[in-house]
Amino acid sequence: MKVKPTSFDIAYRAGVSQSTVSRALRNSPLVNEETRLKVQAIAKELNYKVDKNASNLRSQHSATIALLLFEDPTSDDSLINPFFMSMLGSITRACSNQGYDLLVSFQQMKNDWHADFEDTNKADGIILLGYGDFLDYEEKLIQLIEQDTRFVRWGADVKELPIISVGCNNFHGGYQLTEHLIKNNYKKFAFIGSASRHSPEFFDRYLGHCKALTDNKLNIDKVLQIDAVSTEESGHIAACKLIESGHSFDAIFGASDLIAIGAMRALQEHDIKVPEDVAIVGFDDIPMASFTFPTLTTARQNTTLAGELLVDSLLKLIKGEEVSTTLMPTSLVIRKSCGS
Amino acid sequence: MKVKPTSFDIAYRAGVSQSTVSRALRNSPLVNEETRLKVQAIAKELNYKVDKNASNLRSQHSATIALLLFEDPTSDDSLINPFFMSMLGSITRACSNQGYDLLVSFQQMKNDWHADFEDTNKADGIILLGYGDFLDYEEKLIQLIEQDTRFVRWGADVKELPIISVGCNNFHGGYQLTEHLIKNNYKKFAFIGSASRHSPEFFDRYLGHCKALTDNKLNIDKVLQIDAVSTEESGHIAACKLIESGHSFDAIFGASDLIAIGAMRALQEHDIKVPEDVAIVGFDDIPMASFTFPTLTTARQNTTLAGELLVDSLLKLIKGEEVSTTLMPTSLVIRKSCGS
DNA sequence: CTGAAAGCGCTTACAG
DNA sequence: CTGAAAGCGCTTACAG
Repeated sequence: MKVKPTSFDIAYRAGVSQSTVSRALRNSPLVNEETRLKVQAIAKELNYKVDKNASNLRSQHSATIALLLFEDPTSDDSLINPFFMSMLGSITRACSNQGYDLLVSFQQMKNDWHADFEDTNKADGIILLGYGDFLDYEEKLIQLIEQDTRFVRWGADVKELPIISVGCNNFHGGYQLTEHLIKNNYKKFAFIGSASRHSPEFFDRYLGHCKALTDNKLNIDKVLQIDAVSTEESGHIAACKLIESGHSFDAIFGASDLIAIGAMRALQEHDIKVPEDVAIVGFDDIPMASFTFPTLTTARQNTTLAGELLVDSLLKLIKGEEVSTTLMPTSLVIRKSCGS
Repeated sequence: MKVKPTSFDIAYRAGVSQSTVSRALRNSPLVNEETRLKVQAIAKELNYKVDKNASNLRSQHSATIALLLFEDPTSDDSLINPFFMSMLGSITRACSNQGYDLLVSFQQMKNDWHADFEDTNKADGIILLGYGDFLDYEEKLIQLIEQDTRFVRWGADVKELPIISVGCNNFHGGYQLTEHLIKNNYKKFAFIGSASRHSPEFFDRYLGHCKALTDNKLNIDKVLQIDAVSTEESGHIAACKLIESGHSFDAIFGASDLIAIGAMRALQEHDIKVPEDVAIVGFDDIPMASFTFPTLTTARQNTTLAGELLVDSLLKLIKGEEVSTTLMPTSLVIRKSCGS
């Protein structure tokens, strides 16, 4: 390893002071054009890079954002919900566009989070992303608020707490999908996914679903709502339970694509044809949804926009600007699993 | 925002010097048990956290690793190869297990990389992950070597350059898959994927594929090898070209799962039945491979192990220990797309 | 427009 | 085992 040059080395070669080097490299208007060019040329020649630890320490900000992705304790090591992977991609790009670096950390919902990125000055703020039981999650949110941590999160609005959220209009998405199924003449709907405060996003989708039913004078049958978390396995188990219960239904609303895909597998194992016997829809539009057989009708959440909004909101928060919770629209993606 | 306490605040309250606080918090054996406990209790009470910028600056290492994920210019914003997403997950976990933070950056292959994480002391070393044309990639690798950057990469061994790689035995994987197809009585093989130095991993798979053919006294038909990059779209285009060429074949080896999935779609669009008319296999075992219809036979690369090996190798490199390139085995995952 | 100087909050020889 | 002091490499008032 060669020894790295410092700003003093550049100053010496350029025949100016170290202060001037520092200014020149940050394109300060205080510095003479000619001087600036000379300094920058020498810096480039020596492959000099500003030491971030020193500059961060001095200026007291890190130009870094931390992303905490928390996972449900039920998930194994192998597979993170593809929807969150897609979010991760868009957040990474959004950060980079804003000149921020991104620290990524995966955490188990059940453990204590080591969310000390901001406390240790490694990051200027935190983005929270993940899934799992909301009631567990809520406790951690309260801790973060008490510590005055600057953060934004993906998810449904939490009205009781002063938290900036970015989320989708889950209610409307649930409404749209159900309406589409009703138009295609399906009448007896099952809903697979938790419909309670344990999972506010799923709950909103369920409420939208129910509203579409009542608006169309269809019954809401409580026995056809089965709890499930957002995994293929959980959807599969719930659908098996539903089928074996003997209650009749001609459509399944999976609260997420993963749940819908698991439910689809259960139907096929029981020789129930999709969509001829039973239609099925999901939510998220993960990449897999295009590859199932039949392909899955779903509500798309725009992850690119979501990533940008999360990063923008956090940066505003950091700068002390006014920010508010935002709700994004979902869009209906019609494929083959619902007979149209 | 409350003002963050410093080590001097802790020292004052504990009635010791600031040096002692610093030692106590890092569990230095130099410090008295009782003193240490007192200091740690006070630190906890004040929610004091060591400022990483200051400690990194002073000790000249950052306990941070940077992950550069470079993408092929052909890919759009929406979808990163799921295989690399899975690697990202396992690397994140492996870093965290070793007490390192992870900076993540996505970069376009065609652009200049801003791979200055190490130069700016933000990271102690870099992990390279990605796909794209190897000949473009190679140039960047040479730059990194010239700058004395410490890095390891995922991929096939580069014999000409002093680079630590972690990769799979692509040759053997290609051999296994082909052998399996041959046992199932398929005889005329197409291979979709680049088979040249532009893509060394695919090339190794192709060579393994060819070896299995010659070992079983089957012909290698050059017109049945069609170039493709690792996307569903590229696999689809190549398979259409293959089908429309009129050459006969009864099995397709997709150089990656994404390619195989695209090829499968092309076959189905042409009313060619999988696996009755044409068998198909992929490579990687991405999550989607379990959900295609029919499900895809493939060679699994163990991403959990890969992530651990990458992180371990890089940490050894950073510590100046001896490291060498490693080759992991692949395992055959037999599903429904190849008639068995 | 430029420079000398202070100081960000730690770690680590050095001396005791 | 503990403390006083130097210094990591910058940024930024302050003075000119």
